Amino acid sequence: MTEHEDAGGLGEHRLTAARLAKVEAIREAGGDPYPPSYEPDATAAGIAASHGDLADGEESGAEVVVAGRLMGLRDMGRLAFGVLQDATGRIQLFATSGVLGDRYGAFTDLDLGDIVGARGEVVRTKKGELSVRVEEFTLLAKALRPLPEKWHGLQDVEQRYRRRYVDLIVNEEAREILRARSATVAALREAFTRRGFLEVETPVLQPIASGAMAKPFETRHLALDMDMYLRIAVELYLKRLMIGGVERVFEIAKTFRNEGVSPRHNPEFTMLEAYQAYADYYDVMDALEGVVGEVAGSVCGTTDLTYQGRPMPLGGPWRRLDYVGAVDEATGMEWDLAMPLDGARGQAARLGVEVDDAWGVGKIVSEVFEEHVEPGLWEPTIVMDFPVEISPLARRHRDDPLKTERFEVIVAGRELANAFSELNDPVDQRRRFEAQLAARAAGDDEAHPMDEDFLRALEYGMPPTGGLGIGVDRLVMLLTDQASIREVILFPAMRPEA
RNA sequence: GGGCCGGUAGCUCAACUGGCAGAGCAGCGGGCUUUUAACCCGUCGGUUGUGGGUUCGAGUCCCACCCGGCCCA
Repeated sequence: MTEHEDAGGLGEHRLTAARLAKVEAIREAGGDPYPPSYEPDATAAGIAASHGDLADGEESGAEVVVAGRLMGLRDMGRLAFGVLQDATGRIQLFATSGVLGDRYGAFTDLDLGDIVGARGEVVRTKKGELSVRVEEFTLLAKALRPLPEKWHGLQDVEQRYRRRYVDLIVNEEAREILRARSATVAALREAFTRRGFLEVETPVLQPIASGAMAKPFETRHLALDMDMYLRIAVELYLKRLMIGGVERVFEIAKTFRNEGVSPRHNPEFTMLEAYQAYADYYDVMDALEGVVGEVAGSVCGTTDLTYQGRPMPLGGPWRRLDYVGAVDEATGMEWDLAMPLDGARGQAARLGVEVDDAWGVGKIVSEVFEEHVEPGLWEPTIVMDFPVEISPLARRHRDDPLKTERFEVIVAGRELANAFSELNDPVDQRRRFEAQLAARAAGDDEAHPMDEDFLRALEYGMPPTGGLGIGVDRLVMLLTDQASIREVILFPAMRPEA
């Protein structure tokens, strides 16, 4: 941050000034420091795979063209070794003055960080390093800024997030997380597609932020002259598609919630939601265990992971707990959604759980659950039959009207997935929305809003449906053994630099 | 929002109880035809996050603020 950042002031920094001078020198000599294209025909990993058996000092006879970023340069006087890094790995460039002649000086004049292309024969040096013996090389893009130190890389957490591109250049772990995330999303897509689900895209900009209970980001559509919200869920749009007869549908949805940041929360995150006609939450449990197992197998090669130093068996079937029963067990108290409100408040007070005046028994129990049950659940656990009060979109339980057929999967003390038998009774849905309006009037600004447009859709009839939401970022955290969501989001939310 | 920790050269880090702001890497110049964090000689490089204050003297102590990390709400 002490670096000169002002526009046009780049050249004032001694290190960038030296590189700018090289750019000028190249131009004056008739060269182009930023040529338009190049045609590599080999990669570092490809060369290692095809010529890994070369003996020390042996020449392959195979000529290749490689391109990448120069990450190391050891100049021995009349020969030099460069380290070229491409998307697949690293390969050594072996340059000699004997071969390069008067271009040798230009080679050793390259800077770390420059993008370089080179043509030459694949050889293994006497000291055993697989290399491209450079016969011809081209500067493909001059780097004006220096890279972080080659051994320690970029350690500063703030700078790794702000300049993720530098993190990716110098830290292998950053590249591995990126690849694992890509593989996770691909495996999820494959898992649902193979089960017959159609992938769709629904609105990010919504007139009502519905489908979850969270504070939305507000924005403004100028031409339509209306306020809009960034979506907090895709639930009600996917249900409209169920009403439309799609039967199996999913979306991988960037979602936005206007909340603080923490190691587990980013204001924008990725959720996968899926809906299946004629299924209930039992069917969803089975499917989810299968999907998570498939994804872990695809990304990590096993479902028996280690997370933050502790065993994390992701393979199903997972333990299943009753929601209220789990609260009973964790607190040593008797909880009942039909208990008097005063009784619930009294028990919460004895546990030191703060309770809002507007809360009913269900909300109080859920608060106790979050404080006393959730943090203690490490291995994947299905907690089922949530209170109606906190589940306005879930079908009422077939055996208990105070509960819903809803479950969450808790892993490592936090929610990984949330699912239910969907509420398809439009009259009950209207009552649930009305109860939410009452909660909002009582001061709960995360209560679900009334959504008349959705109610109209529901009144056309939605098949019995099992629905599911998976936190993709949190799944990637598990699969990559990361403690912070910011490590699995390429560009996490940050305040501007001072 | 509260608590704790951190911010020193491009990067990674030092700097005792307040007493000349340093090292390695990178850079620049020189040497070296098989290096692997190459090595050797020389050398450049600082708004110590920002702004105040205390003091003969502040990276260090005090106050406010900015940015980040962790914990809590």
